Amino acid sequence: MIHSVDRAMRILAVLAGRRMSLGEIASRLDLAPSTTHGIVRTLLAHGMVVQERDSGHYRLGPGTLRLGTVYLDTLELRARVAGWAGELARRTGCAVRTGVLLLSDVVVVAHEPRPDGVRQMPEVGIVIPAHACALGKALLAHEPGTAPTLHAMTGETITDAAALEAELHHVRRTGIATEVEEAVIGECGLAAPVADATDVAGAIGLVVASSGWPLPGTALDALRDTARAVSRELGATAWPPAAAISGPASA
Amino acid sequence: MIHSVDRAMRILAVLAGRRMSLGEIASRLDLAPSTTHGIVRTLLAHGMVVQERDSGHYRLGPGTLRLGTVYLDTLELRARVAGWAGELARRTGCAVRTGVLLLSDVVVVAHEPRPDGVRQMPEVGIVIPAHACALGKALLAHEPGTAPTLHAMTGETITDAAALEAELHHVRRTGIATEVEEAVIGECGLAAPVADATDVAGAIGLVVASSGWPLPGTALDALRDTARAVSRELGATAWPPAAAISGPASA
DNA sequence: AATGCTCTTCGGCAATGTCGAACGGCGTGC
DNA sequence: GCACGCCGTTCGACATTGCCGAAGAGCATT
Repeated sequence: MIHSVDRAMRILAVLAGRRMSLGEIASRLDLAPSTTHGIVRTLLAHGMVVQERDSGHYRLGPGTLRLGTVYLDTLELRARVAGWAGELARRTGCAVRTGVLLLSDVVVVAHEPRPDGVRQMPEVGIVIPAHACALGKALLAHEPGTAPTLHAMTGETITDAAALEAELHHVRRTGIATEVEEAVIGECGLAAPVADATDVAGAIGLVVASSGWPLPGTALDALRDTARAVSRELGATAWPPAAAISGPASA
Repeated sequence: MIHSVDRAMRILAVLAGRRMSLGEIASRLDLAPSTTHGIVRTLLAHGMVVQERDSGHYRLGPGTLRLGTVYLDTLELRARVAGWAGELARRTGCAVRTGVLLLSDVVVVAHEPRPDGVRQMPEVGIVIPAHACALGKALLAHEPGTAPTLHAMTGETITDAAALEAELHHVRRTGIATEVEEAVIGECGLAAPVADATDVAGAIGLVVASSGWPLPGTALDALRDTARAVSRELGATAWPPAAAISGPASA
């Protein structure tokens, strides 16, 4: 692993938290200020960060937006889901989220709002700890995925590795993951993995307020059907996908 | 400038073009495959690129989406424009685009669709050569901005540096930039710079089909008013902003 | 069955990034 | 009004580190 590139990515990661002074970046990453300066200047030249003229502080730059947009626009999973999410939302009355795994988090790559017409925040691009949401569990169950410290987000968040593994085992058997106020109070969800020809491409899930939980069996069936349909479009031959590695493959 | 970080950014840039094999990335950047491999592996570890399991090819990864989303969500220009773009679109009947400069391109950071209700592609994140669009001219006129090879996109694209500079001079005097089928056939536009307390924060513009060109003076007035209003909200004291450097400051 | 193409690994050279200290500018508190 | 401390930035020397060329392994194709 190239040291300085790794550091550059870490710098972008901490800047994703908030704008910072050079010294703050350096101290947070245990680097010398001058070392940080060299890397930041390089990122600056590529538009990945910008510097505020008055304070001297650094922020993420428009270069990140360009890359992120290209990622979204070329993601086949997103394109395939687009043809199914609308009807799934209509049939279930829920918002439909599609996500992929990023290290130990889930990044939402598509979002179909609830069909009730109420104004909702677009959620594409938001990041949720994988162990605390249905999408994440559906993904972790079938992909290696690093699972480091299990941070608690609400009182319901699973923070015990063994308890999580038990849930993942259940997910592997049923193909469906659940979440009850584990990431956000008042929000519950259901998710299913989506496979492509060789891998787990992502996961698709339903989001519903706690008052609407548990969801009826018809919603679960609709979700499963959609996950299977999208997987087939992506070239998958089987669904649910086999666990990538290990996993007690017993019945 | 740190060499390997620079190379990493270049790799991301070429991957933004399309998915590629390792060797293709290497040859396009005149690097040894093993050198490229080391950098790509580091980017892989941070989720900035992903590798397709079957072909071995590399693509951009979800990490780019995370960064790009954070950039958008924390961009004050975007937040301020949101309060004005809707009315500007309503008053002019045009789509409203807001963009910032990225090296020699413009990145669209906000997009208010035409108010006619016709389904339109969301344009946030798209990239347009600065010399070929109104937004870009409004920005180049007031920011240093690198202006390398002036690629022709249509028959109308300005490819002569002197001609472009003459236009920029005009933009500096009037505060308004125009574009007539220079980036896309059938599309014209008008744009004005937006300033903040210390700098040029971006530009806001109207997009209209060639059949609707030229726009009436009322549209121009509405655009100018909006640019001035947003600039004031961002802390600017004067509008249009003074050219950052050089520029024949004659009357 | 062999060949071409991938991605990947390994080892040596020296180029290169890293660090510490010093500089200039700025706001702050005295 | 002055001095202090903090900020980003620059510079130079050391040695760490990334760079390259060649060899290895897997795979689809011929």
